[in-house]
Amino acid sequence: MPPASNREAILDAYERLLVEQGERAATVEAVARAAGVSKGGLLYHFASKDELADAAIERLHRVAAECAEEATAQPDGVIEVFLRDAVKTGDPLDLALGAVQALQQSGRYPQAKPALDAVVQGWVDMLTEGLGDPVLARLVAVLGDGLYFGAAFSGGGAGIATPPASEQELDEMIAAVQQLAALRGARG
Amino acid sequence: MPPASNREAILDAYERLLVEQGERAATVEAVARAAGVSKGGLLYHFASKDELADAAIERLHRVAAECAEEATAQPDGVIEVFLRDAVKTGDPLDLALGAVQALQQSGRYPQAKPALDAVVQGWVDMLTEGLGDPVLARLVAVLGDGLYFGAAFSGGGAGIATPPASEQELDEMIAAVQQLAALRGARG
DNA sequence: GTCTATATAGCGATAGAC
DNA sequence: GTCTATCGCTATATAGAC
Repeated sequence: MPPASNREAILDAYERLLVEQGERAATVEAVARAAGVSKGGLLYHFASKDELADAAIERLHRVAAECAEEATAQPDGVIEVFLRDAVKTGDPLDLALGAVQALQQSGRYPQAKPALDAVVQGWVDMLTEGLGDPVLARLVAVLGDGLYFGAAFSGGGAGIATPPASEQELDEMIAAVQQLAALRGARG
Repeated sequence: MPPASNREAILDAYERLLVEQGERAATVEAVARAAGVSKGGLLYHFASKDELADAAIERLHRVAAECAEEATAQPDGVIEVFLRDAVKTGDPLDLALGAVQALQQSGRYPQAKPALDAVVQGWVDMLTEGLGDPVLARLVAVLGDGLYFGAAFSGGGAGIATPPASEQELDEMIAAVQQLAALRGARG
């Protein structure tokens, strides 16, 4: 990496604040404090709050692309890879995704929705292609959403959704879906 | 209904603003304008913004209880009833749920999370009891979450999640899950 | 490149007229 | 029961010193 100085650290702090406390808490001053710089220091790197948001969206695109590359390279079936990734919390993709989602829900950043849609569309395409069964693909995609929101929201975080499945519960659920996949003669 | 005057109208407007534009947009002034009263008029009925939030949470509890009663009285299987309800948008429960969820994600209302948890716990209990298969019950619950967020977020609304299933896609998905239920010998 | 100080605007809440 | 006017606070953003 080139210098990058505090820029990346500020973005990290911004993402964390967005995910953990929502857009409203992610004030310029709060982000600066969390990143260990002053308000003025932050505003040198990001001239406005909107530029912070744009940078978070840009990072989401980058991280999602990296993860998609890794995922398709894996030996396990698509169902297992996708559902396990859905509950993975704390990794860069989860953070970037949660951050942009917080932006979206604040209603102040119209740029957020298209970005989220693009990321999700990539997953749906991957599943449809990998399974060869559109209905099953959608079922797995929706199940992944449910797991994601369950995992994302029940932590210190926000919202509704059933608690995140334990390791064992997740295993059982994956097994059940694979049971269904076998029954329907899908790949996967 | 007794007088109720503008109180209910204000609550309606508050819920709609929360769901459609997030907590940040639901300022006292904006809510008052949307309800067709002035700021002072609103603050007569709800002495503070927190009282507005409390009233929304109270309404959620009331509406959720009503819906639970209706749901258990229905002849169809739990799977079908639950998954179809998950995508129903615009009804009072959906609105109340989305509103409290917006409150929760803003991070300013600690009262929101327990309320949401209670509502969700009611659903999980209903499914576990109705199906007699804990793994399948969790799978259906998580699937419902996925559908709910898909439906709730892809409209004018907020967030991630795959687009809401069309009528036909939903039918196919329900059929697939019932296929799995039959395979596992669960009640329907 | 990072800081302090400050201008400006918006929001929540109060006071008091009607 | 509903309105207008206004105070106090907080947040964004700018200006300019170091």
